[in-house]
Amino acid sequence: MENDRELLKGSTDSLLLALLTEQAMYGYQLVKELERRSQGYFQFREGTLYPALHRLEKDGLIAGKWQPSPVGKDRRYYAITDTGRTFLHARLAQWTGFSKAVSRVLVPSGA
Amino acid sequence: MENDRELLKGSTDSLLLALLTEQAMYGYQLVKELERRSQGYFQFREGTLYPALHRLEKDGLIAGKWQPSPVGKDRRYYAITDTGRTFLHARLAQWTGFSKAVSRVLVPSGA
DNA sequence: ATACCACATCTCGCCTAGCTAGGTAAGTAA
DNA sequence: TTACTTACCTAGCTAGGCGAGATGTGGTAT
Repeated sequence: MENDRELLKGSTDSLLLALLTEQAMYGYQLVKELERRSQGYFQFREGTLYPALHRLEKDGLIAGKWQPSPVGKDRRYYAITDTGRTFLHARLAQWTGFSKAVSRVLVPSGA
Repeated sequence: MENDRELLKGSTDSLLLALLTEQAMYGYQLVKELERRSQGYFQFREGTLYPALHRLEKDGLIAGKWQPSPVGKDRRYYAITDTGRTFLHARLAQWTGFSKAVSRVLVPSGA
């Protein structure tokens, strides 16, 4: 996750939506959870995360709601929508297809 | 390979370099070979391919050489350099790490 | 009070890189 | 001539990650 800037493009949405299928979360939480699940690999920057969330909300894939926090600033919790779930399923299939195609070229074991 | 525009970012170089480890090839040939190996998945556009090759050459990862063609316009054959091989190895490791991290989040089977 | 840190969100501007849509040009075939 | 395949090139558009900075709350330490 140092130089994967370009690799990450196209997967950000899927990663965020995947986490939100289980429960609504707020931005900061998503970053921490993403880091935990990927065993430290993903460490999203604010400049990546928030614009992405705004994009997803604008496109109707997630819905945000402000909630007070007991420990700091108000949080904006995002929940995935039905459209978001459909979108995610398509993306997962796309990711599978893509990574298989890459593997076929990079590791031509079946040659 | 319709909407994978963003997914492709970060993998283009690896795909091209991987093909060139076996033999020198020219642009048009790389496109066809990539399509064949990925079983039709990758169909690089000229606007993706040529700028990528020029980038790789400028960075010293590949070296180009004009050769006459028996059937059409002259071809520019590219060979991978030692720097290119080293770079590719690093990229392959990066790709493996990245795709595993994505899988861990998208398919949390070991949860 | 002042300083500092963790939490929490936002945005401007930069940069990379894929693609559209055009162009050039050689050879072959109808 | 027209048209298709091979073969290369590029300007301009666009998407999206990220650095850096701003804003604000609340707790703890000095």
